[in-house]
Order: sequence, then structure tokens, then C-alpha cells
Amino acid sequence: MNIYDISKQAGVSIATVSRVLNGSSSVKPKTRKKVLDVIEKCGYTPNAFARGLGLDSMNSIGILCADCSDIYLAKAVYYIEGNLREGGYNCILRCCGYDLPNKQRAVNLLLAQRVDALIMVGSSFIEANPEDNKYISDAAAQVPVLMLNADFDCPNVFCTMCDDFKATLEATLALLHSGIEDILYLYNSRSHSGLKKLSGYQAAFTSKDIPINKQLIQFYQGSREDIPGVCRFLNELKDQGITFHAVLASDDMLAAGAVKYAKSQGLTIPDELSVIGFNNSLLTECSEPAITSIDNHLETLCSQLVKICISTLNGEEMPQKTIFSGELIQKATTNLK
Amino acid sequence: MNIYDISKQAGVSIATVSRVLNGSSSVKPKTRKKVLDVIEKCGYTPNAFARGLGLDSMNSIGILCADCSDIYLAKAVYYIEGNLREGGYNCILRCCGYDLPNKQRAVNLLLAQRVDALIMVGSSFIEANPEDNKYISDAAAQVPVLMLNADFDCPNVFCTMCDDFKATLEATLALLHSGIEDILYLYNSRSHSGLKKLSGYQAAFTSKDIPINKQLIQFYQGSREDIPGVCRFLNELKDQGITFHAVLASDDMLAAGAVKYAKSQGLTIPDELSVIGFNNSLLTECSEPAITSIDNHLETLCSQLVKICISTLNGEEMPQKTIFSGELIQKATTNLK
DNA sequence: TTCTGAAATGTAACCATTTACATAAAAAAC
DNA sequence: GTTTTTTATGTAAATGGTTACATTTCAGAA
Repeated sequence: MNIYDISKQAGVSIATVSRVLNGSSSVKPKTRKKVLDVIEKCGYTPNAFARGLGLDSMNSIGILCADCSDIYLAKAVYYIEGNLREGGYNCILRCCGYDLPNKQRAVNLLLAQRVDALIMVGSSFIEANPEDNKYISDAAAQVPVLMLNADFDCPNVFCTMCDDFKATLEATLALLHSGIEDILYLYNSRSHSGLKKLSGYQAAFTSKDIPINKQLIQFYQGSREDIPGVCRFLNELKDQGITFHAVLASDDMLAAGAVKYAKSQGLTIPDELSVIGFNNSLLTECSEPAITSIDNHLETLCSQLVKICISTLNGEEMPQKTIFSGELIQKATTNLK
Repeated sequence: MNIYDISKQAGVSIATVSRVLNGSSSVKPKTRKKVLDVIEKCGYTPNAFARGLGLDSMNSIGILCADCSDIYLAKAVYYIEGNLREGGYNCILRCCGYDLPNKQRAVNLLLAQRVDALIMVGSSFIEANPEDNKYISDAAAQVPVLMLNADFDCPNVFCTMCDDFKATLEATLALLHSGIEDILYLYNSRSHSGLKKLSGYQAAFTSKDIPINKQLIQFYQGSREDIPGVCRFLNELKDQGITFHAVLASDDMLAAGAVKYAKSQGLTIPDELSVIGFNNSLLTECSEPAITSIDNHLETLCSQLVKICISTLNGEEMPQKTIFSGELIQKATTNLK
């Protein structure tokens, strides 16, 4: 069943059938109806591959994501997919982990699938060594590249992000203002955004002329899902004599681990330990007490990103960077002024 | 840059280039090298659309999921995508919510994209009214349909699932054996699998000749992410005079709400309230105490499902149903024998 | 009625592959 | 050194759309 069959049965040419299907140029209402009736009767669906070949596009967007089972990235993928769907696009999803070769491979495979654009979800796509980011600019030479929560300067790369630096700066200042100075900064990702948060933390101390205790900057190497592991890690720090009265974590999972740590030590929250997480995810509500967290308006970020994506594909000129502010959502693990 | 350009530069025919690219029939090593060198030099990538048109396949699988931001479904999508990727397939992801029209629409759009198979992630795809499931059998008439955690009898539909009935039966029996009879069954989905769990719960009582208190079967209508809402809901039940000493929840989010409820009432866990969740997700570890939960071996389920998918596409005869057993993972919210 | 221009429709080229079949080259058999 | 068989390669016809351009149709003007 192809366009020829339809054209024969409707007694028109294939061009007319095609026009009816695409609503491109004008077709006489009577003809349109005749064609639509035949299409309906036959249950005909145009062949997407042939259409793709002719138009050089199948309206599909490649979504790259280190790990779509991550509670935060999953939400991002969800919002992005939803917005693209609304816009009439298909999403080809590829999880690629955190290693460069896999990321490169994933990009190449998506480009080979002839996606219209590439969306990189999460800051893990930017490598510390600038030369390693060639894979991004190479991709951008072929299709628009959209990055969520990453900051990368390159033509045809569009970044939509939360100002992690500012958000962390403000959260740290809020803790300092409430009189807590021994704040543990706990992070689990050396990604771009993890480091921006770290500098926000540091900037807060600098702005107050308070020296930074390097022991209070700790990197957690364990699995991203191992909350008991985070708890153990903090207990080990404590055993090493490192003391702190607040934990500022680069994500909610680490914050949840900190809450568990407080429980294991019999510390009251927030009096003896304040905890601030990042992303304001479901985990903040699951934990008891509910965790204060920095919300980065993920839904807005994603809808904006997709808007830019689609507009760019339609040939509109779009801003290369779109930056939103984070927002500290106070819950029960802090007692800030 | 197309196959003709390559064939010209390599001094061979396009058929030979095609054969080199596909490794189909034999090509003289010398010729192969010559062609590969030209391909390499030109950075040529075959046009996936033309390939799709010729082969009537772009090696892509449609993944349908009610909501890929759901902590459990996201993991399923992750495992499925990973296995498909390993097998050389692309994933077209479409979230479609829980309503029939959207599900139908999503299926049709994926079929219009000419996917090789359709994977439905989660039990939400089966409608209560059998007639409404025609959209599944219609789809199965075109491509293999694989269902995760759903049980549907239809040619060309392959189901991979956990025996929710048995798992819930065993969990309920374990509670009964430890002397708790007023067990609240709390669920938030009238999906297929939600109802199977319910019947497991009921069967446990029946097998022990204990009457079932209908007040202890409660449906939570709120959002799937609203843990405080679950807590409020349970408090309302308490206010209505409904008492219980255990909560068996159809997922971990509800169980986390139950733990919050115990806190709000000052009940000790597990002495005054036992809690059992479902899925053994990250939430079980985030909650304090960690929640006893039924693990349904999602990773195994998914890898099996994809294996069946790929084998079926390769023309192998595969079993229509694959059933695994769940496993009760004891943590700190129960004190079972 | 004829002319003019716009609207509707048709023709045919093009998109870039795969592959059945034909043919040429090489290897094996005689 | 032929003939036969096997292996390697080429030719050309699909695959099923889109669309530039050519042609027809038709309404309104002269």
C-alpha cells in the first residue's frame, strides 16, 4: 500500500495525494475529500523512511543522557520528551554513561541516524580537558546541539542552564548568616556543574573573608544510588576528626545520606546539623525531616531548551545561552533566617 | 557524499560498496580495503533513511512508557535501552500517560515511524475493559509487541513479568505469620499489576481463613510523587477510626508515605507499624528506617524482555510469557520471622 | 465568446540505498 | 589448455515518497 495505490483509487496523481497528506499547497476541497476517503478506507500510512529520504528528515531529535535512571536526569528526559512530542518530534534516546569514548560513540550513532538536532541532558557532557570537547563542536557542525545545565561556547551549541554558582553561593551565605561556618561541601561529580557549585561555595567564604577549610570539601566516589554508602562515608570523616555543622550537597541523594548520618550519630536536625540538597527531588520529601534543597526549575529549563531547539530548526535566530536562577526551597533540615 | 561518490573514487560499483558496508556477501580483501580507505578518507556515513527505505527497517524500537520520570519506570527504560543499544538497536521513546486515547495515539505514531517492535513498559497499558485493548492486538498485527510487567494473551505479544500475585501473597503471609492481621493494603494504580497484587493480598487472608476487612483496602488517588499527601491520607484514615499495624503498599512511594505517617503519629517502626513496599527502589534506602520491599528483579526482567524482542525479530520462536518470582528484601520496617 | 491569469493538478526527476540477476574473473577439475 | 565451478563484481530495478516545473482547468474580464 503506497502513494501510487492511493492515487489510482482516488483517480488523481501522486502529487495530489502528497499535497493532501502534507497540506502544503492548495487542493480543491472536493479532491481533498476524495483522497482522504480513500486513505481512510485503505488505512494507508505514508512510509516514514521514504518521506525521510525525500525531506532529509524524519523529525527526530537525539537525546543523550549519561543515565536516564538517575532521578534528576529522568525528570529532565521526561520534560524534554514531552515538549518535543508536543512539537511533533520523535526522540531517539541514548544513554551513554560518563566516559568520553562512549559519549563520542553515542553522538556518532545518533548523527548516523540523521537526527535533526542533538540534546545533551546534564552537565556530564563537558570534559575537563577542553580538547576533549571537540566531539561536541564536531557534532554542532552537523546539527544544532542543545545542552541542559552545561555551559559551552561554540557556534550552533545552545545552552540552557541554572546559575549553579549563584544558587550555591546564596545557599552557603544563608548558612553563614545563620552562624554556621563549618559547612561540609559534599559532591559526587566532577562535572562542569559540580565544579560551578563548588566555586559558589568557595566564593561565599571569600566574600565574607572566612578562610576555607579544605578538609570540608569532600568528593564522594561511591555509586549515585548508595545512600547508606554516603552515610558510611560521613561517619568515616567524623572518625577522622573532621567536624561540621552543616552539609551542602551537590544533589539530594548525598543530602539524604547526610540525614542518615545525623540519625546514625544521634544528631538533631537542624539544630546540630543543617542539610541542604540540590534539585528538590522526590528524595527531599522521602527523607525525614524533609530536606531543604535548591530547586533549579527543571521544567522551565527543559521547555525553554526545546523551544530553542525547535525555533532553531525553523531557521530562527536564537540566543546561545539561557540562564535561570535557582531557588532555595526551605524545608525541615535547615533553620535559616 | 553518497555511495556513488565512494564507488567512483574507489573504482568499483555501488553494489560492491554496499557489500563492504554491510559485510553481506564476499568481497575480495583487496577491494574491501580499497573501499574502506575511500570511506575513511571521505568520512562517509551511509544515509540511514535510504537504508531504511531499502531494508524497510531502521533498527529502531519504540518504547512506550506512561511516565519515564517515575523512579521505577525510569530504571526499566534505562535497562531496556541499554540492552537494545548493545544489540544494535535505537530506541524511540514516547511517554503517553495513563489515558487510553494518548496511549493509542502514541502507538500509532510509533508504528507510523516504522519501528521494528514496540515495547510497553509497565502494566498501565492494559485497560480494564478488554475491548479497549484492541489497540494492543492491532499493533501486534504489525510488529512484535513486548510488555513489561503485564499479562496479555495475544499472538505476537510477548510478556515478561514478575509474579506480583505470588510476591504479595507471600509478603502478606509473612506479616500474618508474625501475628499482624490488620494489614492495610495501599495502592495507587488500578493497573493490571496493581490488581494482581491486591488479589495476592486477599488470597493470603483466604488461605488462612481470616476475613478480609474491606476498610483496609485503600486506594490513594493523589500524585505519584506526593509523599506528604500519602501521609495526610493515612492520617485521615486514622481519624476515621481505621486502625492497622502494617501497611503493604503497591509501591515504595506509598510505603515512604506510611513511614512518614508513623513518624507523624509517633508510632515506632516496626513494633507499632510494619511497612512493606514494592520495587525495592532508592526510596527504600532514603527513608529512615529503610523500607522492607519486594524486589522484582527489574534488571533481569528487562534483559530477558529485550532478548526475546531481538530473537523474535530474528525470526526465532520465543515463549509468549516469561515469569520471574519476586523477592522480599527485609530491611528495617518489618520484623518478620 | 475569447482572453488572461490564477488555481488545481499532473509528469517526471530526485533522494540514497539494497539486492536479484547478469556477467566477468579466478580457481578447480579434467 | 580447456571446461567447469566457484567467487567476485557490475547493472539495473526496486523501495516510496517530495517537489520543481509543465500543463490543464476554470473563473472573471474584456
